[in-house]
Amino acid sequence: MRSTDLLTVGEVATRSGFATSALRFYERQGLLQATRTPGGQRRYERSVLRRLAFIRAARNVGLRLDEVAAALATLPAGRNPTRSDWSRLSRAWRARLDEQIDALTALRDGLDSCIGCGCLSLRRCVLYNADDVAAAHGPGAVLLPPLLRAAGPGAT
Amino acid sequence: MRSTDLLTVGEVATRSGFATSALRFYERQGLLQATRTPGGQRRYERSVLRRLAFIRAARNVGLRLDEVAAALATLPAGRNPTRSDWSRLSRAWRARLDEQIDALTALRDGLDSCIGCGCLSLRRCVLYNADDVAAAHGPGAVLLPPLLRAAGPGAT
DNA sequence: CTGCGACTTGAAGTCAACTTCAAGTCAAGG
DNA sequence: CCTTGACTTGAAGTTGACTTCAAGTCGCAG
Repeated sequence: MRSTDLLTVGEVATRSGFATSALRFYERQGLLQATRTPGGQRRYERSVLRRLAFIRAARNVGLRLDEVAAALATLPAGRNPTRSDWSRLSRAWRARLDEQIDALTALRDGLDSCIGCGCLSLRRCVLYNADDVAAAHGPGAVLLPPLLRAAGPGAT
Repeated sequence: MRSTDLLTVGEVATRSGFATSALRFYERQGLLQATRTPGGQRRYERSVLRRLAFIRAARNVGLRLDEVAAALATLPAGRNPTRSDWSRLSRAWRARLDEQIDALTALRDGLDSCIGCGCLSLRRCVLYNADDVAAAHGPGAVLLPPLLRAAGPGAT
């Protein structure tokens, strides 16, 4: 363990579960910042770990990186975010998750009623028309997260 | 309306809600077949509409195209698939949907307990460690569909 | 037979979120 | 000082599911 309280990319990668390439990528996308050593290497403050936890959680909920960036941009400048700052940001996710769960549940229930008949009717089948559930929230609404991401400390 | 019972790409596109470019793409991927006119234009049998309904439903459930192709490959050759053929194929989706719903529900419940504290602890937060839910089914398991797809007849 | 919309092709482009690569530089324990 | 592993960069590659493009051909109502 090194003496300062600044972390190297490798350390941040290990502790956050993100690959170093992802950390560099996030930096280019404006989600992270790092100071540099005289030799040009990145040094991160400990607070990036919380920030990365937020990013992963947001990704798990299905936000795209640009949405995460937008959310992070609303954090107060100058001071480190407080618990209530993070809480405020994540509060909106509840509704998003509820929507996603509702959509999937409707899909499953529709499937239950379809399984017996194998109909897959173009006009009536709930499976086919799953977008009816989605359409409720307007065009462009992201309804389902791509994939629950792995990683986190110890999970390589 | 044309006289034969074969459909043009445009007609299939309109009736299925897939773009003609998607239909061509599916054909290249081996998901669809079409006969040709002497002039080289595609003509589809009506049964492709059901096949396309299956494809859309499968995509809604979160299957990738190669999985869909694999499923379609198990249909009996020579005859048109029956209702029970389709039913057999879609039966497995139930478990997949249940998993997805369980994962999302765990995520939401974790969120509920996190919102008050804004903790986002790297080691303890359920939001952060959502992969614990996912990990239950082994590496590579696809847990959440990308996005409920729009379209279907009448929906542009 | 003409006009024009629908059709054909392969190649290349798009998007998201990263990863991989090559070729070299830095940091620090011994 | 030396070695070695960690770090640096921009560019290009990856995956999945398509879409877009350019340039030309087909089919059919009138």
